[in-house]
Order: sequence, then C-alpha cells, then structure tokens
Amino acid sequence: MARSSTTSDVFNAVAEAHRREILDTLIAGEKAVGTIVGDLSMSQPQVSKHLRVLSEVGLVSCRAEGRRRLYRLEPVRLQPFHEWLAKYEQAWNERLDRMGDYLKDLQQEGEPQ
Amino acid sequence: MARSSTTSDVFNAVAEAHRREILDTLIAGEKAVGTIVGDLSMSQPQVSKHLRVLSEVGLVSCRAEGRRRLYRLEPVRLQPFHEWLAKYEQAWNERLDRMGDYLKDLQQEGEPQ
DNA sequence: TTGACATATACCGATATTGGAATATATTGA
DNA sequence: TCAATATATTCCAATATCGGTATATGTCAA
Repeated sequence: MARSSTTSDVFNAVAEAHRREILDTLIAGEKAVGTIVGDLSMSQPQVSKHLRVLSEVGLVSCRAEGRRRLYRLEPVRLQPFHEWLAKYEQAWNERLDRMGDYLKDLQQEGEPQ
Repeated sequence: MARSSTTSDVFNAVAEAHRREILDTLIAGEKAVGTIVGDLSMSQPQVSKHLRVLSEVGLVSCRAEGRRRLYRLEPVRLQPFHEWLAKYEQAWNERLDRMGDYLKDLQQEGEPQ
C-alpha cells in the first residue's frame, strides 16, 4: 500500500519551508496575496496554493477587501505545537540536569588535583 | 518541475504522525527497536525506517547493546521548534491583548446601561 | 459592457514518500 | 559452524505533493 499522511494537519502544513516563509512574513501583519508574492519570491499560484493549505488548518484567515484578499496569521492555531512540545519539556530538562551533573563530576575530578 | 522539500529537516521529520508516535513512546526512556514495534503497532521495517529518518535529523540517538539497538530521545534537537514558535509568541500575545481590549470594550458598553 | 487587475483553480509532469515483502547483516548461543 | 534472534536494507507499487502554465472567477473603473 502507500502513504498515510496528508497536508491536512498543522504539523504537515508547517513542514513546508515555503509555507513557513509565508507565515513568517505574516507576523508583520495582514497582507494581500500580491504583497506576499512580492515580498517572497514565489509565483502567485504557488502562494495561493500554500495559503489554501494554511487556511485549511486554520493557521491563517482571510478577509476580502475589494478585489484583494487579505490574509492574516492565526497564532492561536499554533497551540498544538505548544502542547506537543510541552510533553518533551520534562525529558529535555532531565537531560540538562544530567548534563549539569556530568559537568559537575568533571569539575570535581579536576579539583582534587 | 517538482517538489522541493525533503525529509531531512526537523520539521519534516516530525510531520509524520507515526514518527511522532515513536518520539512519544521514547519519552519514557531508551527503548529497543523490538520494544517500539511491540508498543505501537507498526511493522519492524517500518519502525526501523522511521528511526532512520529521526536519527538523521538527530532527534534520536542509538546505542548498540548486544544484538539490540537502543534508541533514545534527543530533546535538545527540538530547539528549532522552540525558536520557531518563539517568533510567534509576540504576535500571539498581541492578539490576546487585542482580544482583552475587545472584551473590555464590550463590558464597558454593557455597564452604562 | 468592456478591459484591467487580483486571486483562485485545474491540469500536468516530475519526484518524494510511505508501507509491504523479502532479504541482508550482525550477534549470540549451542 | 550453525541456527536463532534482532535490526537494517532493498525493491516495489501506490499515491501525495510541489511547481509551472494556462485558465477561470471575481471585482473595479471607465
């Protein structure tokens, strides 16, 4: 059989470097598609397609203004990442503690000299 | 032409749900491949292949013990995520502030009544 | 209504990725 | 040395994904 993953979750949406660039440029604030196309160097369809993916997972929202579409970051949707990372904080800290102990040991081995 | 992204960065490595499961199960501590295969329900080659990807981006490290390979989480390698998320913290907080102001406004509109 | 502008969509070819099955490569113990 | 165990690797088919080109859709202005 074949693959299982889809673009339809936040982790996949963010896995694409170009999509991360788009998110990055939106930190500055709401932008029209054309502005994004200008800021990054990507083709218009390319940007539109990536925006669609980002939009589907809720990472950006869209508002029409005349014939332009203004896209905006929805940082709240980054919560899954925060939650996911939080699970690893503990493991992380434990490793750092062990590292600290190790360094301390090294130091103590050196001192008696 | 074609695609540009590869599995060779942390974001892509983590984009796969199965790989996240593997990472999750390693929070408990070092585990042999067979143990992982047993804990999650994945085939042995499947696990080995995912471990390879995770290993290539440094999210796990490996240690041989007899004929078994013990894999261990390397939470330090999640730093790129932390850094990436940090950039959005500000936007996040601003949104929350605006939300707060909005709620305050709503409240004030109600009060005079 | 027509034409220009802004964006979205459809279609396509190239390529990446996944999982399965089979097999290769250790390593241990008899 | 040989069989058993543990893991990695190879080969394969199915399919997802990306970017490009062309085109559709929608909106404004004259």
